[in-house]
Amino acid sequence: MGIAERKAKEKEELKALILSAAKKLFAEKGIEETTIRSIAREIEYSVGTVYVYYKDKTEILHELHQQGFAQLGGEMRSLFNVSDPMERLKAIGRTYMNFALENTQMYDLMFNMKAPMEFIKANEEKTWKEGHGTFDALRNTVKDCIDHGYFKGHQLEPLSFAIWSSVHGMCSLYIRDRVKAATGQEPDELMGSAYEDLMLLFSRK
Amino acid sequence: MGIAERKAKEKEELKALILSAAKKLFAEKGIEETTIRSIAREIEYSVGTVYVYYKDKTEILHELHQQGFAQLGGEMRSLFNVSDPMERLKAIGRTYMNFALENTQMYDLMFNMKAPMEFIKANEEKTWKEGHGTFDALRNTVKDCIDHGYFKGHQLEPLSFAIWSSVHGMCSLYIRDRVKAATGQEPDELMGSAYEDLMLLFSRK
DNA sequence: TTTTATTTTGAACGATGTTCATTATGTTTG
DNA sequence: CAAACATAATGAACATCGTTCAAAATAAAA
Repeated sequence: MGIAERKAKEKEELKALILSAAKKLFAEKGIEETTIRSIAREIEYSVGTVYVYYKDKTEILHELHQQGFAQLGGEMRSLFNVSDPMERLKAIGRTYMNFALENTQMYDLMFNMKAPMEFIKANEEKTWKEGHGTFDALRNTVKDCIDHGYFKGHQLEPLSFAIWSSVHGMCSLYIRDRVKAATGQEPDELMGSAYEDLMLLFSRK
Repeated sequence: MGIAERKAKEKEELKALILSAAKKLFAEKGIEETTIRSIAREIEYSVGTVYVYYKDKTEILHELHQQGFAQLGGEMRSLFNVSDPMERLKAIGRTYMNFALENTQMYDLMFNMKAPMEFIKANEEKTWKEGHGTFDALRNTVKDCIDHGYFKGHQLEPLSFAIWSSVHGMCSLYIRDRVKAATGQEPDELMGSAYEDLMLLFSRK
């Protein structure tokens, strides 16, 4: 079955080619501006071909969003060896925020856009594995912090969500262009100092 | 000049009619699904007429977004008489969150969508008056809290932004459908308990 | 009544996501 | 090698979107 094998490989290659073109384009021009036609033009195939390999645009966005989680997850895993739990929490937050600021379009897709969630619902995939996994990492670290005397009187689940929300909120406001307009401060500076203020709040015993 | 007067009034009325139709439709069906054609159909005028009164869709969205700020601002003003600053901060946060949960589409427009910000940029309105005003109310309250011994060691500006971010983050994740998927908890319950956890964190002297 | 000004209209344009009969290419078989 | 079959690629066509603008309808003025 050498031929069937090669064919299958070629199909996979073209699928990956489409995906990488989409990734490139939407990091460059943004998600909204990345059309199926522009992807087809980029890889020098016709529009129709894109639809042979992906059933619609949300499927492409969903796969990209998974790639994003793979990257973020990888960066997070490299922090698991930080033994002090509060230090680890801070490191996770920083990594998360840096990821958002350096990959604004991808972050937007992962945590703001509706397309990936719609794909999940439409395909009866009950759970959002990627997001779930990332949140687990945070919750475990928060648990460690509580066990080490931080966050007295707090409940694990709501607290973990609140912590995630606070960093996500900063990133989201930044990406959606509300920071400068509301505060009058320089966004990039404010993000750094606000993050430190947040961590100061979290790390009080 | 009775006629010119009446004409001007009629123009204003039609403008308002378009806006209210848009508001109704997008609270019902969502912003993305509210098209210029559907607005025209709702008020029983042609598409072209809409463009006589609004230069494009972002202008409509911008006006709606201003209405949203007027409403939120009004609800906030009624809390200015709460004398204890930490109580006021908590009340502001609750009001803000309730507004978001009860007017998801409007909140989305005000703090997530790009259209209103693009309109502001395109029209050389240097500042985002509405957002700026709302943030000022928060900052003043945070200032009062600091003066009363809360948030020791924190800086006003970054701290205020961090507080805003944390509540906005929760609302944003809720509206963009990430809460259940990531945490596994029931969103509506979690929002409440997470808010309390957040306030517990803020109110520690 | 005729002329002028204003308001409303909807066909038309370009761009989007998507579909599918047709064409082109590659593989197998007689 | 040629004919039959299978697979892959194509791009015109469709519906919908925001938007434009010459033409028609209506109102005001002369």
